Amino acid sequence: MTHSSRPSITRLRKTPSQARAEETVESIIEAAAQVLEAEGLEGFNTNAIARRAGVSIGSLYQYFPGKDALTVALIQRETRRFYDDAAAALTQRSGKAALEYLIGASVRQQLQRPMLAKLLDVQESSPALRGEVEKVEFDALVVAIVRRVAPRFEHPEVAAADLLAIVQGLTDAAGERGERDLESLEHRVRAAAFGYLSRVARRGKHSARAGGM
Amino acid sequence: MTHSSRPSITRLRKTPSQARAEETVESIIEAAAQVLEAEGLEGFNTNAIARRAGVSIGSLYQYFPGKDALTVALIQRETRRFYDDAAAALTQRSGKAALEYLIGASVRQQLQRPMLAKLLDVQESSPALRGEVEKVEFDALVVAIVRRVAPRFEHPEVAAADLLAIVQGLTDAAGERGERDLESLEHRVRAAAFGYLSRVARRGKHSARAGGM
Amino acid sequence: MTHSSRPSITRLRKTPSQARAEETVESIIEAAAQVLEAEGLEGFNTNAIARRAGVSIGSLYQYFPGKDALTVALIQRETRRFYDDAAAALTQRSGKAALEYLIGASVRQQLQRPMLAKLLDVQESSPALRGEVEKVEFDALVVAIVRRVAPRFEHPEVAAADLLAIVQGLTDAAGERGERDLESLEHRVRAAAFGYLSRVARRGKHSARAGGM
Amino acid sequence: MTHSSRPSITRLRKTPSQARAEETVESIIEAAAQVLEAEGLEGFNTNAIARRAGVSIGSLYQYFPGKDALTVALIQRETRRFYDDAAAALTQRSGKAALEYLIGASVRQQLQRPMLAKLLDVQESSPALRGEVEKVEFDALVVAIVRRVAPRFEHPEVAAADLLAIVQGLTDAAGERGERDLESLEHRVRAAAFGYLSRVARRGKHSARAGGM
DNA sequence: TATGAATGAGGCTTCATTCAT
DNA sequence: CATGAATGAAGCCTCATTCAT
Repeated sequence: MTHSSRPSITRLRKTPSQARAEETVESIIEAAAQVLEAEGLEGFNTNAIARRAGVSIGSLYQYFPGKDALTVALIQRETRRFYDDAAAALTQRSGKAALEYLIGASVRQQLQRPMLAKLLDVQESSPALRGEVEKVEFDALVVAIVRRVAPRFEHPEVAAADLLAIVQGLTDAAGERGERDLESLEHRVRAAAFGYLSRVARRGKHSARAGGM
Repeated sequence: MTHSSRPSITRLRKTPSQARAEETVESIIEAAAQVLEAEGLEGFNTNAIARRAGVSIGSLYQYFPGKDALTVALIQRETRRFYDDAAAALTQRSGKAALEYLIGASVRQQLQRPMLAKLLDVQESSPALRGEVEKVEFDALVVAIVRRVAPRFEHPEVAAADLLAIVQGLTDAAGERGERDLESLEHRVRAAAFGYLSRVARRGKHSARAGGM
Repeated sequence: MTHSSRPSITRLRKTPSQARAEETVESIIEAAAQVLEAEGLEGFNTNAIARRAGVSIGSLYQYFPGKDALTVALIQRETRRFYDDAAAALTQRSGKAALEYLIGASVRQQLQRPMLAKLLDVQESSPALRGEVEKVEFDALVVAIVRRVAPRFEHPEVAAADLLAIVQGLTDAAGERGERDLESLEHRVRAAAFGYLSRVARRGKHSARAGGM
Repeated sequence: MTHSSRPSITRLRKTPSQARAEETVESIIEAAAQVLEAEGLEGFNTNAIARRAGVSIGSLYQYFPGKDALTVALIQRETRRFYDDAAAALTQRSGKAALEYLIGASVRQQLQRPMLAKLLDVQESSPALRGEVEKVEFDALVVAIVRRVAPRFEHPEVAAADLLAIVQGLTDAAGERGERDLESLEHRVRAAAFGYLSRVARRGKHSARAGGM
């Protein structure tokens, strides 16, 4: 289940063997996040990132073979943070509670880091980055949750993808508008998610579902 | 709530007073659309657009004060096309039918023009473009529909924004995955939209709604 | 017998359609030659070349897709100049006179433009440039001369390559030493060239020659 | 004619006083040779050399004050190897045999180590390296050989330089073409060398020679 | 007005070299 | 002494924009 070791844009150029190096790598990724947040995609360039990280541009390129690699590393970090939070969903008693937990994690994440969505979009439009980001684990999590809330869905991956899109669409837009009321937002996201699940089954062949819910 | 008439990046440099000029403007915008579709954001640059439009880069700058203006013009055109299609929703008998119509228009639009979403994202991240795009009319349409489907909502603008986010989130993700089955997609979007509306009311002060549905 | 139209590093990016453009291209190549002569390979960079040409770096890249293309263009120009001079060798009455003419051209060329040799070496060591330069015509010229001086050689291409190597080796080294006495140099080069031709035949299968000279 | 003892780029930073240090120096030079052979001039950089030598970049700079010094050291080593082989020429009975031996050594060297030629060219074009390489000994060898083959030459240094140029020009070109037939190549080089010597005398003041051969 | 040549700020990246550990 | 992380000058190239013709 390990990944193939094909040469990847993503890989670090050198594995940091000293503590200092690891800190540098971390500080660069963090700086990238901050630059993105503060300056937007317009200001997301390697010089600005190095400057904010307090390292030279040379150091940045010691660890990342290129800008894309850094972008991917940032996406990975954010995705992993989200995943690490969201994975606790599976410890919930019921499927419903699991999905609610996932939604809560999503909302928290989005309102803290509204930048991830934009990054992901850019990533998708850059041919070089396609397929570099590992979504597998994450998708699997959502599918697992779907299976618990709605065990008889024929295509849980479709429902999982839809749920993700609903949750992210709503939270992104809310973040965009500067909405800060977590409770209200979470309530509305739940409405959409559970509403989707309870209704998507009502039709025949096109439905994501095979049986009752 | 009308816009001030401050000098805007968006405005065309000259009002095309002759038919030929208007054609040129149109051809440039169309070329921009084609370049975006064919080359992605990577290839979306003024020289490429001028080349594809069959005009000189100089002419492009005769009609648009800058790249941002052209970008905005393209967004406006696409938004208007969508609006012109979606506006027919209001001619439907029932509110339900109106919302269904809107969803249908959204799905059609998205699967035909998957580029709009990306453009809108860039636009949001570019400070220069913020607020240049007229969404007012469009938002008003969705609010009007919401009022018809769920007349007693306290904050129909919130529900309208949410519905838009749900619909676009789902269709964008579907487009991204290359999904082509309109019927299935539409069914699932309806599930999410109507599910949202029917459930969002169930709570007190945080809800977007004041009364029953 | 035309060359395939595969995308080549060599091609100009745009065919200059205005007189000014053509001048610019010419001035850039000439500047490249001057920079190489004055600063050596160390100083042979695009910024220096643009500066000396009196154009912006942007203009350089309007016409040359990259540094390699410019390098190749320079090599082509120098090769062509040499060729245009050397081609008159074929108008000489005898084969001997033809070879002498070729040697004279070589010596003149080398002492005027000692840079070509260096460039050719760079070209050979840069994988990107391999095969971009057309030597065909030139090689054909030398082979034709060899056929006239020594009609019975079995492998005139080998002899041609050897003669070229001898002539260039001697003139390069002389240029390197700063030798300026054309007459003496030419005499010695003739000695080597004709000495080679008259002696190379003396052995069996390994010789470049089949019969008497 | 002796060299001044000005501080030289070339000198090692520290005289390796211990066996281990000497080994390190040797391994770095060997690594430089391998990198040059394997990656060409493009890949000939200090970090790559240190990596291949299995030492840190810091150590490399402990032993060499800079890249140029390392380059020169490599050239010296190769030159010395050649010299050690070629010096046996002087043990030959006749001058003819001596020159033949020299040619044989040249051909062997070139076909085994085609990289030296390229390095020498770079060295010549880099002002920093000019004059750093000791050729004296080597030149003296060739002059000595010339004196034995053609004792009455007025300017044996010129003839020596020419012979070197002929031999290297031919072998370099052959190496470039990938020629592997030593015997044939050697035959042709002899033809050029002896042809040169026998013919260069035939003129008056410009000749490299004063009397008969 | 149309053209397209020209501009140059600014982004990405490399690599020789230094220096703290 | 060895290490390798860090540095930054310098090179390559792009693309939004201007301006002479």
